Amino acid sequence: MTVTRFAPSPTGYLHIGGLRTALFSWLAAKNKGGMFHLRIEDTDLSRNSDEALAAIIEAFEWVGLDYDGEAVYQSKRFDLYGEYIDRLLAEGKAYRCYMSKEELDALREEQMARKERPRYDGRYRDFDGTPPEGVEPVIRIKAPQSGMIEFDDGVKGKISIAATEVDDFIIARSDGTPTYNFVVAIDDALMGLTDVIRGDDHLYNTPKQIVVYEALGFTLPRFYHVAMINNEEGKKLSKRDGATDVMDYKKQGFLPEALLNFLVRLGWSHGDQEIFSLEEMVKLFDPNNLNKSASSYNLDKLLWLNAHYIKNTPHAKLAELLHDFGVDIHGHDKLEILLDATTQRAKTIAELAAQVRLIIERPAAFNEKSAKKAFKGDAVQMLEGFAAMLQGWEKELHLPCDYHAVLEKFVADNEIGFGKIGQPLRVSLLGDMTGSGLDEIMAIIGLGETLERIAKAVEYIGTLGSESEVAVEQIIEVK
RNA sequence: GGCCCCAUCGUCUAGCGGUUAGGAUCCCAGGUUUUCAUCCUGGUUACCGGAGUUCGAGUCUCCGUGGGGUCACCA
Repeated sequence: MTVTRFAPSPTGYLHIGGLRTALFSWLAAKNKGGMFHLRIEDTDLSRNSDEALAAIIEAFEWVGLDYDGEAVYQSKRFDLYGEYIDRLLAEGKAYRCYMSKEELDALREEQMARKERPRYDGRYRDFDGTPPEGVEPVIRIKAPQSGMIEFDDGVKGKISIAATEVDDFIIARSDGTPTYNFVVAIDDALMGLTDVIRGDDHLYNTPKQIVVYEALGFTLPRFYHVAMINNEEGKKLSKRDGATDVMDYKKQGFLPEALLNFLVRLGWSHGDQEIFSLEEMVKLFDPNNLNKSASSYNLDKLLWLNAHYIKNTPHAKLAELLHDFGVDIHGHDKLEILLDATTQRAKTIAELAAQVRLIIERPAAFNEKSAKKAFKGDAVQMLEGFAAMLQGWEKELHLPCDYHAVLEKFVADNEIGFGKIGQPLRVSLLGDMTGSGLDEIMAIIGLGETLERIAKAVEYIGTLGSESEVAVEQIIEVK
C-alpha cells in the first residue's frame, strides 16, 4: 500500500509551495487508495508556535485536504528516538562527541580560510580516552567514509553523492534532543512511508537520512524531490512576492479548487488538459510524471482558473462566500439573475462582491467622464420619456425580458438607436459606463428603484447647468 | 567556493530520434454584446550556446553558459 506524508515544521503559516508538495503527496496516496499522514516536525522546541500549527491545520481544512489517523507530533516521541540513539551507541554506530560549539566554530573558520568545505573532522569517532570535563557531549552517527551514497529519485533520476560529502552529523544535541535528519528517517520508516515527496531543497538531506536508514536496518522509501516554485521573475518565492500564505488566497477571494488546480499544474500535466477537479487529479496523478525543472508562479493563470471556477460554482455557495466580503444577498428574489450577470465579470470573490454591490446599491456618485459623455444633449428627455413609459407600462415588469420589451418599444417609438437611451440609462443606474446588461439590472433592482435612480440622474443633470454644455461641445470638437 | 540539480513561446507546459514543435495563459486583431465583461474566431512569440553520436537530434553524450539548491547542536 502506498503511504505518504506531509511534514511541516510549525514555524509559520502554510506556504503555497508547501501546499503543493502536500497536494502531490495527498494525490499520490489517494491515487493508489493508500494513506496520507500529517506529521508535525517540532523537535526544535525553541522555534515552535501553537499559532503556526493552527494556521497550517486551518489551511488544510480550507483547501479540503484530509489526513489519515491522528497527526504525529515529533515532540511527543522523544522517548522513542532516545531508544534508537541508545541502540546505535550500543552497537558502536554512533558516538559521543565532546567538541564544544566554540571549538566547532573555530574548526569551521579554519577550514573556510583554507577554502575547504566545512565539515566535522571525526576527532571523537574512535575516541576511548577520558572525556574532557564540563562538556555535555552531542551524539554523532558514523557515516561511511568512502564510496558513494546513491538512490533513484522519482523525479530527478539517479542521484549519487560521494560519502565524503557527508560527515558524522549530529543526531542528538548536547541537551539530549534529537535532530531533524535523524527523526525524519525514523518516523518515515516507522510510519511505513513508501513514498516521500518533498521539495528539492531536501535533496541534500536524503543521503544523511539514508545513513540513518542503513544504520538502523530500515528499508528505504522511494524519494521524489519536487522542484521549487519561483516568483514571476524566476527567483525564489519569498514573502516579498506578496501572497505566499495559503490563507491570503482565501482573503483575496480565491476558491480552493482554483488554487489547487493552479498548483497541480506547476510541475505536473496530463496532455493538454488544464482544468482538473480534485477527483480527476486523484485519478490521473502520478508522482513519477513530475517535472524536473522549477516553475514560476504566474498570477494571470491563477486568476483565469479562479474566474472559471467562479462561473461553475453553484449560486447558493457563491452567496455564502460573498458573506465574507460584506455582501449579503441571501433571500434576494433575483439572486439567480444577479449572479448570472455578475459572475461573468469577476475573477475573484472580492471582485464579484464589488460587482454585486454596484448593482444592488444605488450609485454614490456618477463617474465624471461617463456622466459627461452619457448625459449630454437630450439625455434628460430620453430618461424622462423612458421613465414615463415604464410607469405607464401595463404588462408585468418582472424578468429581464419584460424590461427589454419596454426598451425596444421606446427605441422604436422614438426612432432612435439603442445607445441613445442605453448610455444615459446605464450611467443613471450604475453611475458608470460599464457593467451588466440593462435588462438584468432593472429586473434585479425592480421598477421602484429603477425609477428612483433615473430621477436622481435627472436631478444631477439639472445641477450641471450650462457648464456641461461647454464640456460636451469640447468633447465633440475633439472627436 | 565544493557538491548536487535544472534548462522548449514572457509564464505554465506537450514532446519520450523523423511533427508545418501542439495546448493553456498573457498580449493583439476580428465577431457577438446598447457599454464593460463573458463567449467565439484568428494572429505574434520558444527548443541557452558549441562540439559529437546518427541517414536524421528539442529529444542521446560531452563541454561551456546561465539559473537554482545545499554546505547548523534549523527544519
